[in-house]
Amino acid sequence: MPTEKPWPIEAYLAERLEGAITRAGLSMPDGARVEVEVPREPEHGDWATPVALTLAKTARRPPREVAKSLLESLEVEADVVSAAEIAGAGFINFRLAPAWLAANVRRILSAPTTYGSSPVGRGEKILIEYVSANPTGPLNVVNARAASIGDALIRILNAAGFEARGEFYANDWGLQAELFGASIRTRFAERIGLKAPAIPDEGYAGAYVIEIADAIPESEGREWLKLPEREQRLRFAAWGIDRMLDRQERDLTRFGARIDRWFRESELHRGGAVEKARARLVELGLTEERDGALWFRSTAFGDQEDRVIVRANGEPTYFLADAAYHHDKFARGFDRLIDLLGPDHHGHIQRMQGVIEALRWPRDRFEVVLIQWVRLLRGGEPVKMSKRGGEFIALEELLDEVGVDAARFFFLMRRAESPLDFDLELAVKRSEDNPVYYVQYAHARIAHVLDYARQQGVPEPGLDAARPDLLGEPETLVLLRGIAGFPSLVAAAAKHREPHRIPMYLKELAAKFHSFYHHHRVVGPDADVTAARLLLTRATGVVFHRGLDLLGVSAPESM
RNA sequence: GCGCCUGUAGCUCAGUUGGAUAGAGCAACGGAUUUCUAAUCCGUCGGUCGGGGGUUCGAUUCCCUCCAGGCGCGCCA
Repeated sequence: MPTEKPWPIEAYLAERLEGAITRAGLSMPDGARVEVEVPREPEHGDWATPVALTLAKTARRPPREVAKSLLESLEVEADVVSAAEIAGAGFINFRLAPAWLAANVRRILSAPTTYGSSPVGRGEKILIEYVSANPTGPLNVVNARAASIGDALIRILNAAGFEARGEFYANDWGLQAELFGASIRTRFAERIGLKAPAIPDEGYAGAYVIEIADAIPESEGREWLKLPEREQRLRFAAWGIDRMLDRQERDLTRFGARIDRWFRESELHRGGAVEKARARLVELGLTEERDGALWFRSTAFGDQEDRVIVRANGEPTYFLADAAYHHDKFARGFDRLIDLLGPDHHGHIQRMQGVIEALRWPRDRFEVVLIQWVRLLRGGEPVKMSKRGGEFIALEELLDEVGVDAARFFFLMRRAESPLDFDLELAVKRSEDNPVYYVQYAHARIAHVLDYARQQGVPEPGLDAARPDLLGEPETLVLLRGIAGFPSLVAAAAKHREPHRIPMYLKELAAKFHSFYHHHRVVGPDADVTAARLLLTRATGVVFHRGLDLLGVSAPESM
């Protein structure tokens, strides 16, 4: 029995279709490609192409007639494609041969750690900037969603042949940092019984600020209070920012989010990068002075209004530092930058695109994934979050309540741009309406079946035991096709920067496995059938493992 | 006022650069357990894709307009 079959299958089909197009004397419209995709409806075949509809335009013939010509010229092996037929408006539907599906099982099991990976990214170096919360407070639930999406994106991109890295940009400079410092100073002064200015209106009043102030060694803090006013704020701020960044790093590590580099805004100021960016923009003639401030003419790049880059008091703005930061990222050799931003930052996108173009970097290599808000529910009722006093559910509390797996899976289930309702009760519920457990249970069940087979003394089957003639029941074929679609799914999730496709797929695959399991006993009286089903079960387990890995969710052996 | 996101089944959401009769889970209802994990399976019910117009052989998808919700519009970040 042959162990190798054409792979990946969509590339094979596209190649054969191109051959048929040429032989039939047809030609594709400019810029059009031969699309081969998994149809939504299983009745529409395992793979399908609308290429005849595309060709019909230039051929000036009815799509179904074009499809007929294509089929007449199409050459495919019978043990790869068992059927190719015209359907609907002129679609060509392919049914994969059981021999190919069985070969795919062997392929999965012979390289279990790489199934689903592909080279489509061609080594493109991508930097994902994500979370990037202000180091003036604990990470919140939206940060947690960003952490899930960013980290999953890195994993998915790397699986698809990109070289993706994660970076966290900490705004440890500027007005917010000073306000934070002033707030800590007030709490410290209160603690040692001194009079101090009240916390500024725009300052930080959360309980964590008191904790930070309480940790300052008293003698050291007293020394700081002798410094000039601004020095005081900066000194207390530096202390607090270090504590907050430690805490954020601890939370993100616990959450499993990959941060390859923690980048501090202050590095850019101290190293002269911000000043350099200013000088460069001036040199390019893209700035003007107005009202004592220096403005970047971002309207020349499609922004709605010009933006201040140096304030009248001589201080550079956050925007100028961010411009320097993005310049630095490109200068470090990244081919593409992807920023994950919260919904309150969308006004920032246009000006960033503008300044990137102004600094002579390719504008289309800067992408933004906008992440919408999270609404926390408990048993269907919104969790009240009071802004006063800075009370909110921190990432740490979320993880204490629902755990890493449930949190990540829930954050990754929805498209980033969709506002998310996160039900804390549902996330820990051990029942069928909880998708995390549904998927994890499928993996645990597989592990259990394999374990059971070993206990029964069933010999470890060789790969040749994955015989197509023994894997022909409807539920079995559905499962075989399900695992066959995994590699193209990963590639598509990477291409569209859409991690949510993975949990969606895993939920469907879990349903397919559960159905197979229910209808067909894996360890049964027939040794050959048992061997074939064991291999399919193992291969399915590999796909669950790989898929959950891409989400950073654990694949338990038992539940 | 301007900009961005969202609007799909009772609820929560998918819908692959414009493709097939718009799908899934939950909820509701009815079934399945001498069985490798019932944290499971099988079935039924459920739709003016926010409204209207346009482009197209074809629109949930693209364009225009209106409506509703969220967010932003600072020499804060």
